[in-house]
Amino acid sequence: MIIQNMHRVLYQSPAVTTDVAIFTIVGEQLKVLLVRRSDRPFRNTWALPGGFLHKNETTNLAAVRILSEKAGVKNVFVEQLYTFDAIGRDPRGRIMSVVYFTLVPHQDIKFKKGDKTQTPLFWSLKKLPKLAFDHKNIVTYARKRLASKLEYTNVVFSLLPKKFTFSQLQKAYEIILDRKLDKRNFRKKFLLLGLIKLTRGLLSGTRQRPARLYEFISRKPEELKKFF
Amino acid sequence: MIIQNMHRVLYQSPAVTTDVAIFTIVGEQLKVLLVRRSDRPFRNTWALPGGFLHKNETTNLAAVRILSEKAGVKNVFVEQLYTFDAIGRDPRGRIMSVVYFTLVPHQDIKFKKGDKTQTPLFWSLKKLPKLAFDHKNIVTYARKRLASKLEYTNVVFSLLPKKFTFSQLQKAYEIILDRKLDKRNFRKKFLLLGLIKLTRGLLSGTRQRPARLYEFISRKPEELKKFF
DNA sequence: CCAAAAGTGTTGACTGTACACCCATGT
DNA sequence: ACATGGGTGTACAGTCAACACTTTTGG
Repeated sequence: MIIQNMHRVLYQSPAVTTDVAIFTIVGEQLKVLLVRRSDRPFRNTWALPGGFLHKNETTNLAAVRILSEKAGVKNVFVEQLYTFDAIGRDPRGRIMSVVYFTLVPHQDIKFKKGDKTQTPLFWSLKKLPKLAFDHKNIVTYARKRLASKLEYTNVVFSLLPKKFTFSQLQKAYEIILDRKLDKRNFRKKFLLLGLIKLTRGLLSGTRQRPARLYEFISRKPEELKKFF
Repeated sequence: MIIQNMHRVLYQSPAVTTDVAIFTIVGEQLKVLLVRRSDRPFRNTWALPGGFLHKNETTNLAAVRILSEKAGVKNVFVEQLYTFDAIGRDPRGRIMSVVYFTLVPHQDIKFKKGDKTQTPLFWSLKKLPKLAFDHKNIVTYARKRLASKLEYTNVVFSLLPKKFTFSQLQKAYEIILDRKLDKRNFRKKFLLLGLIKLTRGLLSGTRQRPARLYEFISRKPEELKKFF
C-alpha cells in the first residue's frame, strides 16, 4: 500500500471511474440509458451512468453494480468497451473512465424509486441531448461496436425476452444495423446457425395471424463463424 | 486537483500503468518484445515493457514513449487492447494496466545501448518464458486480437518493409493466422483489394528467380470490406 | 543443368441476394 | 370480408477453394 501510494505521488496516476452504456430496444428504436447529473461538474446535464470505483472493486464489478443500481438488472453480461483518458476530458483533473457496455431487454428494467437526484431515462440514439464530458464520443463508439458485435456473436439474445418471434429478432437486427433485411433470407440464415429452437407457444393477442415463439438454446455469449 | 485527490482517498482509485505488446516477425516466427524486470516484484522475470504514467501523459502517449524507449521505433500506430484490473494481478496492491499493442517491421528496431538493467528481447510466441504479473494472459489476448485484426484491416503493412515481395506478404499472413494459404488465391484476393501496387524493383540476391517488389499505396490503418 | 522460389487460370461448389404469394387471425 | 403481419422456395450471381505447370535466376 505504501508503495502503491508512492507511485501515485511520483507518477501522477489518474483517478479511475467506470461508465456504462446500457442499450435496449423500445418500440422500434435503439436507446441508451442516461442519468441527469446531480453534482458538478456538468450539473443537470445528461451523462452515462457511472462513477468512481468502490474500495476493492474492479471496473467490471463496478459496471455490474451501476447496471443494477440504475436499471435494476442483474445477472447480465457487461463487456469492456474502451478506456478513455484524454487530457481535459474531465474538468476536475486527470480522471480516466473504463467504459463497459451491455444490452438489456426492455421488459427487465426496473428503475429504483426515490432516486430523486438522478433520474435515469432511455434516450433514442437518434435524438440525444447534450452530454457531459466526452460521453457523446463514448456513445458513438459504443454504438459502432454494438453493430459489429451483432455480426459475429449471438449477443442479440440479451435484447430479447426468453421467448420471441422471428419478427422481433429481425427487428432487433434491423434497428441496430440500421437497414432493412430480407425476411426469407434472414430466417434461413439464422435458423441455420442453430442457436434458436421453436417452442410450443404462439404469440396471440395481436390483430393478425399469431406468430410462433422461439427461444435461444443457450443464453451464453458465443462467437459465430460468420453472420452478416 | 484538490477534488481529484479527494476522490482518490474516498474511492481508492487504483494506480495506472501502461504495458505494450510489440509484435514483429523474424524469420518465420511471430515474436513479442519482452524485458527482464530490474525491480521487484518479479525481479529478473520477463515481462511486457511498460510502467507508470508520467505527469500529464495519456496511456496512449505512454505506449508510444515505451515503444520508442524499448524498441527505438517512432511514428508507429499503437492500438488500445484492453484494460486489465483484476484484484491481485499486482502484488504491490491495486494497479491496473491499460495495454496497447503494435506491429513493427523487424528491420526498424533499434535497441538503445546502455540500458543494462532491462534487456529487451524478442521471444517467439511458441516458446515464451515465464512471465510476470498477468502478462501471459495479456499476450494470449493480444495474439488473438492481432489475428482477427488481420482479417478486416490493412494493418499488415506495419509488419513489412516499404517494399516487399508477395511471398513476404503471404508469409506474414500465414504466420499470424497460423495456417497455410493458397498462393494463387492469395494473390488474386489481395490484389483485388487495391491496397498495393507494383514498383519497378526486383528482389535479387536470392538464389532463385527474383521476385517483384510491391508497396502499399497508403500506409494508414484502414478497415476493409472483408478479407479472410 | 539443377534446385528453388516466382508467377499464372480455370472449374465446380457454395453462399448471398433478389423476389411474390398464400395463410391465419382479430376486428 | 378485409387488413395485417406470418410464413414459405427458387433462380441467378458472386465468391471461395482446389488444383499443376512453366519461368527465371544463382550455384
